[in-house]
Amino acid sequence: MKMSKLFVQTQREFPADAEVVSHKMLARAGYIKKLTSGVYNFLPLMWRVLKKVEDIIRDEMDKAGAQELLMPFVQPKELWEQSGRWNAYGGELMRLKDRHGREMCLGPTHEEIITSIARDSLKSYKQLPVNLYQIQSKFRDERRPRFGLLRGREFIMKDAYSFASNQEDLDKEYQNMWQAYTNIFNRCGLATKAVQSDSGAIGGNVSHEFMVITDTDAGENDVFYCDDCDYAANSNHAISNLPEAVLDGKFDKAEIVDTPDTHSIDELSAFLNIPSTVICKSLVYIIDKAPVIALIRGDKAVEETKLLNAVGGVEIRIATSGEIEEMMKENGFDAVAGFIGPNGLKKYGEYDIKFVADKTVENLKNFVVGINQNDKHLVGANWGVDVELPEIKADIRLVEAGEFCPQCGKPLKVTRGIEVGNIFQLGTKYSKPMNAVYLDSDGKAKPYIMGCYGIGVTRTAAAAVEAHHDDFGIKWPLSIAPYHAVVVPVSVKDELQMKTAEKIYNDLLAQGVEVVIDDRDERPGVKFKDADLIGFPYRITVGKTISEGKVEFVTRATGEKKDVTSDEAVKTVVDAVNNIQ
RNA sequence: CGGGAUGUAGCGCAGCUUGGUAGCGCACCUCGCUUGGGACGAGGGGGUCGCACGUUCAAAUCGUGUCAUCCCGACCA
Repeated sequence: MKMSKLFVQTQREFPADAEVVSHKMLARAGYIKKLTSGVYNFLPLMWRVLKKVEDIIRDEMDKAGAQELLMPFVQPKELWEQSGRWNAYGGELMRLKDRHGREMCLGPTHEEIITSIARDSLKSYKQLPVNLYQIQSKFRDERRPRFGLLRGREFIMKDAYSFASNQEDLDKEYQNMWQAYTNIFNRCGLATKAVQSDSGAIGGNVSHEFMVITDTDAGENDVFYCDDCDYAANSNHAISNLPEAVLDGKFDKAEIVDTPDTHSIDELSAFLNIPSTVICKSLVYIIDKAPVIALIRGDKAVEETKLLNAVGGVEIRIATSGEIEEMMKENGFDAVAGFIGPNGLKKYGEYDIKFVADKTVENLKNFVVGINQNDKHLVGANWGVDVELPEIKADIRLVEAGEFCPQCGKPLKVTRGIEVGNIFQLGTKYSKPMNAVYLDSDGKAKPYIMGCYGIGVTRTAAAAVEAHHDDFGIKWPLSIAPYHAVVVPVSVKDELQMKTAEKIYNDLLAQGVEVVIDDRDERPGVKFKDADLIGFPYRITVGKTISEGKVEFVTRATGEKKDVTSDEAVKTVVDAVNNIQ
């Protein structure tokens, strides 16, 4: 490809609306162009990268025994009602109507469709197990798209679904996919960590996420992990053992005391001169419009996903101060956040108020708790005497670094990660409600035991930029670079330079290398800057040293430069390309 | 959804306070010159200033509304 014809427009500056490195780089280097919030054009360079990621995925999935197909992007409401997710999926599901008023949605994932395909075709246990996958655009109407390709609304995903007749086969396929994923990300030049995670709206029990570890803001997930054993978990799923703490408030009796202006746990703990660990904190949440009050030890924070799971909801948010005010009024109180407690709160609007107790409050004795009166707290409280312990008891606590590994007891560490893939054991979550069954050897109809396995193709490419770049641009791994190499004649008007460059270019082309020749009549600085920004893994510069029979060979990843003969340069690139796994 | 900000050429921005023929840099086209890390000179093309309504002789500029985009927050009680 001639650079003069390559469809790319590099920019002198980073776009003003980009925050993270991958977004800045890809936009400035002419890979992507935003169409609207969270929706991007993949320009020719980007498309080449994405196709390479896809091809690696296809290769490994096919090797692992999965079969590719392609399902529709637009899906009818009926299937989603069968699975129960039309109501359960929440605002991310992009709903629309066709001209007849029939309700449809844009596919955010394809469990419903694949299950309907399977139930029409997979009638016998003899046909199982099966793994089917596709690579396709998905649409999720994210509440706040950001970070360029890392959290877009429309994105490309590989989604695979397995069907088995027993748990053992599902376990095998789960391990099979685990290995395939490890291979895929390695081949894309990404080191990943498999971490336990919440299964969210997809559902199911066992699940792992493949995280690219990064210490930048681009990593949207907190990952807790242990150096001494293999424990690693997303913060939405992590558990830990706590260090010992004071759990007895040592108050002589239960009484209401004045605690003026103690709006925070710190203020309250300082005012009463007690550790925050003997305070029972009450947080008001709205889960699917219904009020839920979470009780947790004063020094700990609530993990919202865990709380959501504890009550079986879909969308969670903290209540506004206005809602708290209303709720207090309805129950005959007048208290603001900071003085809320479980006693006496019954209803809010049409809903009964639910209470959820974190495990950290169960063992508290003579503790401090709000009583829905401003500037007052109840001290010396005990469960069953002064305050009822809620029926729902669950671990809703956010783990913190320094707490102890649940497997081996050593301190946990925390880091940030970009989730590029995930694997779930779904079980019968979809097959049962959708009545997707096969006939087993005993002649009985049974629902499939399913698994699903996703990889964010666009996100994987962006994560590769996050992992491989410098101030000058992208340093693509050779396996997913849009082109392997660029040949740069310093002066296109110098006949010897141009002839040599063209020969190198043609030699590389002949040997299967994807190469660009920068034939533009530009000054060398411009060409070098563009080459670095775009991120060609290898650059062969043909300049003045050609009089000595040498060209300059630059490796983008390492910055290494050396003068070699044309033939040596060609051979180095060809060898490297042939060694791509 | 709550809070904040911004919409002027493909990109980055000025102009708005104080209303009067729409500007700068990059990019693009032509010519010259230059050729190892985003040169230089001369000439040129491209924007109904997000949209609507209003005020006014006159609106990028003032007012109202609306749409869009970005940031922060929504794990504080």
